[in-house]
Amino acid sequence: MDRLDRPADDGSPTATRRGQERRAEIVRCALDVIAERGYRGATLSAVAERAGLTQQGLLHYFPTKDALLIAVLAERDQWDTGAARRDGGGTWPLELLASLVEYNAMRPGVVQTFSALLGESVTEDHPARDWFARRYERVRADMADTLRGEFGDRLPGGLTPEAAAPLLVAVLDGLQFQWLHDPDAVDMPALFRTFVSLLGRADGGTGDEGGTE
Amino acid sequence: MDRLDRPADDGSPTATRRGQERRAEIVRCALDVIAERGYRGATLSAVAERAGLTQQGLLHYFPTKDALLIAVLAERDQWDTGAARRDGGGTWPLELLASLVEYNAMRPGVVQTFSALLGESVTEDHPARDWFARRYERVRADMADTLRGEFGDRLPGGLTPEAAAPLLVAVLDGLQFQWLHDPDAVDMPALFRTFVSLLGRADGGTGDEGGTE
DNA sequence: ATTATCTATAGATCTATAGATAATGC
DNA sequence: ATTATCTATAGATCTATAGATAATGC
Repeated sequence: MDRLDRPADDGSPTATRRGQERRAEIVRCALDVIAERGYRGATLSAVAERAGLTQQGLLHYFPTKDALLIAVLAERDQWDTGAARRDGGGTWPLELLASLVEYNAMRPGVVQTFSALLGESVTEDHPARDWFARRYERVRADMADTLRGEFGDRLPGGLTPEAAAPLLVAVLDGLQFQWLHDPDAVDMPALFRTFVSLLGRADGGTGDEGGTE
Repeated sequence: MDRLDRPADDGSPTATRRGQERRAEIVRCALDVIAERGYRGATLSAVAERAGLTQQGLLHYFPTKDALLIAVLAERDQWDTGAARRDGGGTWPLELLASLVEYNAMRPGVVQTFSALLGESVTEDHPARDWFARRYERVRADMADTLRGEFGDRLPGGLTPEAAAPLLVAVLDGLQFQWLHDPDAVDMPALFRTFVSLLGRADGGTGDEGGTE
């Protein structure tokens, strides 16, 4: 009851343009540190140092460590919706998705950040837990729409878009882990395309893409 | 140089039968605590308390926190090789793999432990990093063997066993994350079987298994 | 006034070492 | 003797609060 009279923001200031830029810079630094140590392993001091201020200075922008994580996740949400908006509808066609995987393969840092967070998110009371649960629900629905748009109610292989969607998402996530552990042995973009062609069954690909060297 | 004259074990005692049992019990407790908080979030005290001794008492069995993690990973190695041995060759046929997924769906704790560790393992200097990298390399090779045994050099879909193997592994890992976040929406065993039938293209399944509720 | 940062520090933890004491196994 | 546990504690951190000071924006 104590809180209902205050506005529902996260308590951080940054009314000024410069403040907003500083916040964004801190979020970028947090992305990096989380990639290196995970969220639990990331310290406010490490993020602050990278952003060029003290740990207490950082807490001026994000009053708690969790608030910083929330800002990181919000940033990710913006990328996603931004990319979806840049495309026409609200979903990406499979070809755009494949090129997104190609793009990700050039930014190991970002992939590493969210793979680390995904892992942590399955533990109890993790502050990103709900975010991932909701995200999966949404992404599965989006993927099912995409697949339906591409193939109709029945995929060439005989499965429904609703059954293929979680598999598509699983391949995306799973390949990232293997790729992070051995980028040379796992050609993530090629393997993803192989999977898509398997779904489409248009007999795409020779089967030689990627592999365990 | 200091260390070469000592045997290459991890420094822990437990020559006695009772000691070994205690060690095994502690490892089980560590599994549980890691499932709940990840490795970085797990404290020796929490593991010790669950095992019914003090944090310092635990360090009698595992001289460092990392040594405890190594024991956890070694335990997992034993399960794997044990399961492989129980089967004939050194690899599992796909059907056995599918029933293993079914079995895993009944032990969320274990799945959660290793999913959390997998996530952490992509961060720098994580003590499980090498273990996962090596494991993937081995598992991909095993899966390729399995697929070759089942389908020959060319899978029905046209891809090679070497290309399909990392996809199979990705589906296994990826489904686990989605399942952990929403077990009711993601029928992990059914979806895995759907994927296998997609690889085999024997037009198995109706496409109605699992899905986003 | 508000915003941006800093110093100082409280209050919790956490891992690991030191060393004592009790129990167990040859 | 060796093994199993405990108490005490050192030495690091970590998050967050308090409160001062400088800079910025109406």
